[in-house]
Amino acid sequence: MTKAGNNSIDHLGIEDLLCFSLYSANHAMNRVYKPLLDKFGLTYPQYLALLVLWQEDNQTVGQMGERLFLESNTLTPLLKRLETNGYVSRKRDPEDERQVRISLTKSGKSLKKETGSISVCIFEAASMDETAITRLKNQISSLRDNLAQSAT
Amino acid sequence: MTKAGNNSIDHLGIEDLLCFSLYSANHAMNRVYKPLLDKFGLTYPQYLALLVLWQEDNQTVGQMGERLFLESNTLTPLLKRLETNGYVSRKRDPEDERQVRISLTKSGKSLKKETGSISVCIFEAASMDETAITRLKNQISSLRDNLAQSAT
DNA sequence: TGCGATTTAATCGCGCACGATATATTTAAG
DNA sequence: CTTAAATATATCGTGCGCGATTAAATCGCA
Repeated sequence: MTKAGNNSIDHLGIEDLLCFSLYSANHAMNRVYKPLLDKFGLTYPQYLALLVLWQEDNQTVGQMGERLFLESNTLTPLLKRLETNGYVSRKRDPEDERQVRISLTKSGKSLKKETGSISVCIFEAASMDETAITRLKNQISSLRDNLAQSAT
Repeated sequence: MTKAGNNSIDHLGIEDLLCFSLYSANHAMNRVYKPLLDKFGLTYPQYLALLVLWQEDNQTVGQMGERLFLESNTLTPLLKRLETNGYVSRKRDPEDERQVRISLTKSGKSLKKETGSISVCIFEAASMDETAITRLKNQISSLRDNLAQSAT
């Protein structure tokens, strides 16, 4: 029995669940990012999409979706908002008109440097040393891969 | 330099970010839960809310919010849906009419046993041994607490 | 060549998360 | 006792995330 003696194996409190730690930590992360991204008129998922484009420009919606684990029903509206805000352009690929290529505008590219300090803020907010962060990241990523595997 | 040699310290790929591991793992967890919860007409956040009530019945909206790290703007509509589905009742506390007490209905209570097998499915999907899960959960929870601390 | 199957995005509806705001109740100060 | 401040919940608008569906382009194969 744990602490108060009222948590048997099948009566786990929410604070004892891995899923809830993930859920709440992800929201906490979002709350740290929000004020930092507000300055640029970006949401957290929009920022992630830009990170993907800063790695490799001119990707298709599908390629971005693979990297972000998202599909067009989520990405299309998000990318349209980034387009409206002038950070990306969306063009049908002339080679294959089914695909839409997303490319960074000048303003989208310059955002990479302007947002550079954000990662430092997150690192400080995490209050963990770099090797611990890397280890934790790897464990969470492999948990994700296990979960995704099982959802096949 | 890492693998392809194009990831310097300030050009981290999205897969190298702790925040993205959290983001994507949380979504992966959601995707495992969804088919299991669909059987009961529950969403994942609704299930978390019920877990909190199964631990302690008859809580106020505020108390539930503290445990879930959510506020009334999120919880009120969610709890109304649980009420519509017959799992909880919502009543103003006669001692303090500002507060609303959420209590489990008979059907909400019986759901606890009916959903009991879900945690086993999640455990299997995670494909990690129990001590590793516990350690990971504790690390993620303390990361969450650090982040929440800094967002003060 | 023609035509069904596959692939790629887009669209729609619903529920969550949250900032901002509103409403109602209780508390506290004078 | 009255009224301002504090507290608790609810409401509203926006942007995700996703299941289900639709539309258009391409592919495969007879």
